[in-house]
Amino acid sequence: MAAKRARKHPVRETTIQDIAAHAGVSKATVSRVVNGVPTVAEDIAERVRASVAELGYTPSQTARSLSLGVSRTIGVLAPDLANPMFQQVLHGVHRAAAADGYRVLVADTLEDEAGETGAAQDIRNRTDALVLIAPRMTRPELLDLLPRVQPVAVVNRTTGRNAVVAQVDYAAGIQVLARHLVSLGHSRIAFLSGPEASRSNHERQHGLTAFREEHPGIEIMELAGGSSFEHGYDAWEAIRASGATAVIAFNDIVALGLLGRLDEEGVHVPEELSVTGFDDIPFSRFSAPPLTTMTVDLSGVGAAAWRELHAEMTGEERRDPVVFMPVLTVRGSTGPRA
Amino acid sequence: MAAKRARKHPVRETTIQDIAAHAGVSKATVSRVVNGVPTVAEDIAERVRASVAELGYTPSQTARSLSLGVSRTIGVLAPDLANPMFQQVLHGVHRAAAADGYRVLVADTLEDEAGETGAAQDIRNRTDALVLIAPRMTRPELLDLLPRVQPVAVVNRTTGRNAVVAQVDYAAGIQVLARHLVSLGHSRIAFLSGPEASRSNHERQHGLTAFREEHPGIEIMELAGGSSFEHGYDAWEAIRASGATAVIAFNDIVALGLLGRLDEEGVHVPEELSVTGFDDIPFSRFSAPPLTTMTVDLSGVGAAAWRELHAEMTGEERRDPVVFMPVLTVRGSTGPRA
DNA sequence: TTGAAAGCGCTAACAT
DNA sequence: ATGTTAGCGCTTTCAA
Repeated sequence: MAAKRARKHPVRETTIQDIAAHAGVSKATVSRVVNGVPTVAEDIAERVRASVAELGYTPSQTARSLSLGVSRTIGVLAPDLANPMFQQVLHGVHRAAAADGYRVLVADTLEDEAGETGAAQDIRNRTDALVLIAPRMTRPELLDLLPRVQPVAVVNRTTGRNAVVAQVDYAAGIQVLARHLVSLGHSRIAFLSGPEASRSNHERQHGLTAFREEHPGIEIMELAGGSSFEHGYDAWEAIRASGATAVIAFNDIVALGLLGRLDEEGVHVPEELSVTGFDDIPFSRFSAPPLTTMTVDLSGVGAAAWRELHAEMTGEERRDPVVFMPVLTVRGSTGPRA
Repeated sequence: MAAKRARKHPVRETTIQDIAAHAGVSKATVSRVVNGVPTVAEDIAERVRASVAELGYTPSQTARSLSLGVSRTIGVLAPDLANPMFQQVLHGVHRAAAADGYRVLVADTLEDEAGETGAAQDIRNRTDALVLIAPRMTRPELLDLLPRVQPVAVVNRTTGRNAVVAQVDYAAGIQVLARHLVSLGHSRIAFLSGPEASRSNHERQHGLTAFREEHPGIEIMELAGGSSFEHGYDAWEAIRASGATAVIAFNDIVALGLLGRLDEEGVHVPEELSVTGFDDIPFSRFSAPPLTTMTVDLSGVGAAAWRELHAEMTGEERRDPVVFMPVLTVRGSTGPRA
C-alpha cells in the first residue's frame, strides 16, 4: 500500500506502458502487436502501430531478454582484437551468428590476461553462449572454466568432451609444407619456431617430429623464434649459419619479416633460399615474392564454432571436434634447391 | 492468490534467491555483499560469500541491467567487419571502452544494408550508447536516425550538432600527398578515385580540387576506380594512357593492386612511376617497394569516438568534432620524376 | 545492520 | 480477441 517509490536512475524514454495508455489498450496487446502475434483485431493493431510510430517506441531488449530468459546474443572472447587472425575468426562467428539472428558481444584479454576466466563469466552472464579463444590459458584453468560457461565453443584447443570445439590441424599442415619443400629437392630445412607457450607452436613441432621419423634423410633444424615480423627479420644470421636451403617460418608475419631482411641482404628468393609461411594472411599474396604458405580458413573456423554451438543450444548432441585442414598455397617464395 | 504460474523457459541455474536461501539471509543482503556495500556484518558477509562459492553463483547481468537502467555495454555498427579499416576502429573503441569498464557489442550491415537503421536501433536497445560507422547511409537517413539512438558517436561523417563525431581529414591528407609528389618534380598526376558513394572519396576529390586551384601548373587527372586490389590492378592501361608520372591511389589496397600489376608489366617503381596509397594498412610497409602513404590512426579514431561518447554520457557538453590529420609516411614507392 | 517489497520493461499463462 | 497479473533476477528505498 505504500506510495510508488521513486527511482533515481533515468528511466526509459518510452515504454510499452506508454504505448498501451496512448492506444487505450493493455500492455499485453501492445506486446502482441509488436511481436506479430496474429490474434489481434486489425483496427486495434492499427491503432497500436500508430501509437508506436507517433511515440517512436522500440522495445527494451534488456527487459525482453530478462522476461524470455534468452538474449539472442553470444559472446566472443579473444586474446587480442588487434590480431588479424582473431579478427578473422570473429568475423566468421559474427557472420554465421548474425545469419541465425544472434548478436555478438566481443572482448579481448590483452590488458588483463589474469582476468580471463572472470571476463568469460561476465560475458556469459550477458549472453546465451560463449566462443572462447584462449590459447594461453592453462589446461586446468580451462577445464575448470568450461562447465561454468556452458554452452561454450572453444577454438583451437582440445577439451575432451567439455565443450564444442573447432580447430585447425597445425601438425598435419606443417607436414604438408615440409613435404612440399622436400619434393623441391631440399634436404636441409630450418624451422623458425613460434612462441614457447603457444599450443599451435607445439602442434607444429609434433608434426615436424613425425615428419622426421618418416624422412630420415631430411634434416629439419629448429631455430628459436617468435611470432612477430622482427623475429623473422632477426633470424637471418641463424639461418645462414644453419646451412639450410629452405625455411619454414612459424607464420606469415615471421616469413614476411624474413623476406624483408633477405631483400636487404641481397639474397634471392627462392633461388638461394626458399621461404614458407603459415596462415595465408591477406597480404601474403602481395609480398615480393608472393609467399608460399598454408591457407587456413579462420573465418570458416569461426563459422563452424558458431554452427556447433548453435546445434548444441538447440539440443543436438554432437561434440566431435570439427577440424580444419590448412591447404598448401604455392606461390613464388619456394623453388627447387639451387 | 493464484498458484505460482509455471514458466516454460529454462530458468537460470543459480539466482540471488538461491544464495539468500542457502545463506539464510535476504536477497538484499546478498546483493549488498556481492556489490561490496560495506554495511554488512562481516560474519554474515562471510556466510554469503561461502554460499556464492559453493553454489557457483554469478549475477545475471541482464537482470542487473534492467534494474539499474544501464548495461555498461555499448554497440559498434560498421559496414563490414572483414575490412581491416573497420577492424582497427573497432579495436580502438574496444580498448578505450574496456578501460572504462564497458563491454562492446558489434555488428555489421554487409548482409543487410537496407536494415542499417533497424540494426542501429536494435543494438541501441541492448546497450547504453552507439558508435556508428555508416559511410554509405544517406544524410537524411542519418539525420533521422541520430536522435533516436542517442547518445551516439559517428565516425567519419559530419552531423551538425546531432551527434558526437570523430573523423579523419581526408581532404587535407590528399593534398599532403599531392604536395609530396609535386616536390619530387611530378606535374602530371593520376588520381585513382574510390567508390562513387563513398564520402571519404568525395573529400579526397574536394581536396584535390583545392590543390589544383593553388597549383595551376600541375595536372591531376581523375581516373575512375574503386576500393579493391583489382581496381588498382586493372587501372594500369588508363594510367599509361594518361601519361602520368605519378599516381595517387584511393587507398593502400588499390595501390598494392597497382604495384602488383606494375611488377608484372616490368614497370619500375618509383623510377618510371611513383605510386602512393592512403591509410597505411599494416602491410604497406612490407610491399615491394614499401608504399608511400598517408598514415591514419584509425584505432585512435575509435578511441576518440569512445572518449567523446563517454564524456557525453557523463554529462559533458562538448560536441566539437575531433578531427584526425593523416600523416605522410614516405617509403620506397615514390621518387623524383624520371 | 538487515529485511520486505516495489519496481525496472517486458512476456505469457490464465481468465474472460 | 483482450485484459489481468505473475513472474524474469536483480537493486534500492523504506521501515524496523
